[in-house]
Amino acid sequence: MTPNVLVVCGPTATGKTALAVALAQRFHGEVVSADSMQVYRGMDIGTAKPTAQERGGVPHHMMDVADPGEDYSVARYVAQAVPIVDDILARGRLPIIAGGTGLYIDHLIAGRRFPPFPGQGSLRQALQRRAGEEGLPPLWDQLAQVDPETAARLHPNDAKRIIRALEVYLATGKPLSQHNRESRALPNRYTPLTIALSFRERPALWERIDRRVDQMMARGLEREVRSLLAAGVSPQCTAMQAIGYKELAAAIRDGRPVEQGAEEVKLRSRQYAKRQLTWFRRDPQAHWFLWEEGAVFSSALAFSTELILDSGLQ
RNA sequence: GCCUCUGUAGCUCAGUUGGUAGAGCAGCGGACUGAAAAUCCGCGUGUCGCUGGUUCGAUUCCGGCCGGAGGCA
Repeated sequence: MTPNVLVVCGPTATGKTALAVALAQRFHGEVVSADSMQVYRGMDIGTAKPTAQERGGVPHHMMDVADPGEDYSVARYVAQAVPIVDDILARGRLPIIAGGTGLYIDHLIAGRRFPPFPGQGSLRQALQRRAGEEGLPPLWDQLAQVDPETAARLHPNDAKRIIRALEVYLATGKPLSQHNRESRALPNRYTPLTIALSFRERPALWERIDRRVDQMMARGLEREVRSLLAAGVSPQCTAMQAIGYKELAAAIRDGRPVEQGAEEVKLRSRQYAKRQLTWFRRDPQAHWFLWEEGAVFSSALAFSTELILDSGLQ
């Protein structure tokens, strides 16, 4: 099947943005960000949002589409991104889905449906309160009654998913496992050609991450965090869980030097990159380009160009 | 120069009355269907500074050497 969208994924700080822009320029593409934190306005430095210059005249979508105080989610992302990707295709251009949030990419491509969401205010909060009062085991037991398949799949400590699974059942009367089965049977929405970027040696990735955090600090990440705090963005917000923001905000709150916060940002970024690798490695279709010592950008560009031409994508 | 303390995992340290060792953090691997930069699960990765001696057996006891910290000169 001939692909109709290009995906550029990989862990943080591996050059996804630069490659996506270069390919967009070459193949009449537009970039669709797949990044759970770049959706927020006012979070530019810490999410490494490309500057106007870095965008090289290429249209970028799915950035700055929510306020930091809002609760964003995969479902909202897909709902917003699908019309954009469809429109790019309708105009005869190439959608380049670029980002590090594997869940967002997968759902945008796969066309799966989400079970209904009863909303933040009601059922979920009641379940969370119950978990706080009674502990998790009773909730897991209840889930095992109504949806044994999901209960068996979830670890008894996995509060988030146990609560979500119960929520789905209580709101719809249908077990999450059944929703998922039906959802998985749906055809894919797009056919991707996937390029995944990383480094051959793990320490090279760490070094890259460290350098980038230093750069963010030099560009004024502290100022950005302070202005979010001043705007009243609560530490509980999803946006404030972004790496770079939560550590600096904590350092500021505790009166610790921001440099210490920056070191934590580096550590948390390395751990995040590892989880991203775990996610992307699962895709057997992905074409990996691994940076080696002394590698030049043009080699990644040549690798990608050849793939695109061979695949018939355009 | 002398005295005291000290050297165990990548780091900080525990421990073995002599039977080749274990915590936290770091690291590695995995999961993931409306929080996903979130959340959850699994895994010790080691010339116990070096070298002699005692011993069936030494990381542990003794001697010497080397490195570190402190004290007296």
